[in-house]
Amino acid sequence: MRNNRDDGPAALVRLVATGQAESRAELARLSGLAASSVSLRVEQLIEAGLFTEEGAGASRGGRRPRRLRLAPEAGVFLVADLGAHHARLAVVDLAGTPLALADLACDISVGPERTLAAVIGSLRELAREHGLGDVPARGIGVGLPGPVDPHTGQVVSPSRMPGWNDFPVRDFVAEHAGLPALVENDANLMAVGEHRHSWPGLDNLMVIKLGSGIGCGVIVAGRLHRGRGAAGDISHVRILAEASADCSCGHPDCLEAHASGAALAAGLRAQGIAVGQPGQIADLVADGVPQATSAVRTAGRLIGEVLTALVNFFNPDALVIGGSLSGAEPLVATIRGVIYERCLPLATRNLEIATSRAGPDASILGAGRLLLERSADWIEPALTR
Amino acid sequence: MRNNRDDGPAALVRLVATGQAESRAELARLSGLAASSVSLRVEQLIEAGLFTEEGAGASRGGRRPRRLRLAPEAGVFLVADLGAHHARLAVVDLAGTPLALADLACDISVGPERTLAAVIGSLRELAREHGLGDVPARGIGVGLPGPVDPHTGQVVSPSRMPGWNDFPVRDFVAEHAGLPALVENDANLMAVGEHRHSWPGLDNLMVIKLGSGIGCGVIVAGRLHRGRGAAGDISHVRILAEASADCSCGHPDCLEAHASGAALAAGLRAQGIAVGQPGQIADLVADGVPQATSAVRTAGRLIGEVLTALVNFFNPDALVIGGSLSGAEPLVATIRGVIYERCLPLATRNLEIATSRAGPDASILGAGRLLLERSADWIEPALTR
DNA sequence: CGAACTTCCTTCGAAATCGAAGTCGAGGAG
DNA sequence: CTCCTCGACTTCGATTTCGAAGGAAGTTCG
Repeated sequence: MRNNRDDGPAALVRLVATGQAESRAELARLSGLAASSVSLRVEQLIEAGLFTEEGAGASRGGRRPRRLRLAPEAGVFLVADLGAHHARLAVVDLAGTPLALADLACDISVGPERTLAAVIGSLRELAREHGLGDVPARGIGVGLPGPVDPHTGQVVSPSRMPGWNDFPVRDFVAEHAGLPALVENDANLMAVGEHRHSWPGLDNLMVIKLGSGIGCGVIVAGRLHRGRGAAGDISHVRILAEASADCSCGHPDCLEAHASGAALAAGLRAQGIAVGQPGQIADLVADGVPQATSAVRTAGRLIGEVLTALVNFFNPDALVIGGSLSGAEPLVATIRGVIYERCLPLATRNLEIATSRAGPDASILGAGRLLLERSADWIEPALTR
Repeated sequence: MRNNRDDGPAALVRLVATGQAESRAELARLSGLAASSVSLRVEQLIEAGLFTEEGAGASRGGRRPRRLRLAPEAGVFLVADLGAHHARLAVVDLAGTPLALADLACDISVGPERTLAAVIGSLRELAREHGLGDVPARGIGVGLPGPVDPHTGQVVSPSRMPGWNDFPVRDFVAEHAGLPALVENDANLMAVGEHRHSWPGLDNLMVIKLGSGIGCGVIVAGRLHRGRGAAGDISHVRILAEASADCSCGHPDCLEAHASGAALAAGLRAQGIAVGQPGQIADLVADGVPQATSAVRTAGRLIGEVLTALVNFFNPDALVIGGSLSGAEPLVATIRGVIYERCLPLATRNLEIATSRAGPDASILGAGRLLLERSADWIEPALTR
């Protein structure tokens, strides 16, 4: 009952890191603590090297506040977003702002040990290259293109990650990096990134990731909804399609088999159109290739039809569409049209349907934020008591 | 950030009311407060007349605990669960246990003022009849068969409640009863009732109410999910049916138009079978009327297909089927079969699919519990400070 | 320019909370 | 029966947190 209270010192760090508070007074207002208590704690946090006092902020009609900021040497997080053939690496500060970014070619199918060891090594090197070798790393976050059990930190039944089933990714990473580790599904990280970065006021959010697969992350009451680890699957729903196609899950006519980037690319290739990465489909659409536009419209209709049921059920404040295919405007337009047409007016009257605002590194931001939200573990011991 | 802390005195009342704690020691363990603080607060609560000390509990190897219970005169809640032609009334204690139950015939279509005034009057009378007139009523809860905006307490766009649209039910009830009022959709109340009463350990729950309509309440992370007030709608999803049928929402072939109790009853009547209330369908099935069984199987298939998408997406710990039609075993069996067949193994591996365990008064229990969870407002002022 | 607010932050006594030590009352072993 | 241990409470000083009051540093307006 007391377990997830939200007032320790870590709450103050979070408020400053997220930019919600810049002064003691704002901290007091947002945290609910007395102003005097805030002053005491800020004092400790400055002594511990987590905060610095830096000039004065803008007056709001009275004395100017003394501006608080995160000390640059307070620490960094190491973050990696793994795809099937590619990893996006970043060193971010405690606020989640990327200080260094890199791409790493890596085939996830060589198995977890080699992949993760390479990722961890590259992350540490990346930090060194950017002069961050001396700043303490406070945690490491890894996004994976498959379901992750939230309790064990294991990958479970991933369809695109041979050799990873039941591998204890979190424990492996924590041990090899020597840091608190966070392992999460990539769409979930993206959802957190979008929410905290672009829609912080909203409580309920659906974020769809349209890439080679179709992923979805869900924010409920401001928090990531994981279910038992499989929540957010929208790609293995049966749809009614003209032709039949089998899906990797063993059932026929899943959404994924017809509307995912991989499926679209395969369909275009069958028509003699060269497509490399599924992300290229958006380029083809922008270039006005009619087959691509048509394919994308069909996919949009299928995706939209699946989403109508989910929007009625979940009644989110916003539906965000991201991933490499979200650049294909007709796709988004079709999805939007189907939802507004078919859903209950009550469910759509205040529904915002938008494309990603946090950009391609939304997952990186999300991982940073989740690591920050788990930071009480190392912040509290750092204080001189 | 401090707004929803869970330690005031009300938390102790809640722990005792829900039966989680029976002694000061248990309160200390569960609340996270120091034992000495618990003792102080319990003292105050006894003085305020909310707790009584009653004998001793069982020893756990040392001194026996002094058993704490809710004082009977601590208060009651008045609760009503309204249907289209019928209201179920109850006076419950703070723990949600019904002390008096009654049924009231009332046609909801005469409009909100008359209906609610009659309900409030009957509730007060019910309390008097059972000698509870002197016990203070601490709140009133009303369940309605339509969507309720959680912020305003208004009914919004109800399809079966003519004259109720945008009526400020919560304010009206609060004023006319002179009590804190809670107004909530009936399926949502049922979900809370099932969760707290029968599945308290589970975090994520879907509760389907199969009556004349098809309702659904959702518990996420242990709390009722309302969305913007429309969450939980599963009945206006397009399905693929053999014959076409129009739904009240304006779209063709909604689930509700084919699989709701009202739709089934109409279909059976068209076959010359007399059906009164939709609840009778379960009796017909039990009596072995083949048309009823067949209709119910078809409905189960349709409902199950809609639920597969939602189960994959939401990944609940349990799916509970209640409402008057849940007594029709073939219906439940068909739903269960479709879900296990079609859903991802990951989503069903630990999924429990069960019929209601809290029984027909689940909504009553849910209302009581929600009122208890909002009880801080009147408990804290009641203490002598 | 100066008086009257505003807002930010600190000071300091009051109140709440904690936690270590003690008391109370039970069960169990010898 | 007696002693021992354990768990349930209480007591009481130490610590934390609060909140009212006040000083500091601005803005606004006559």
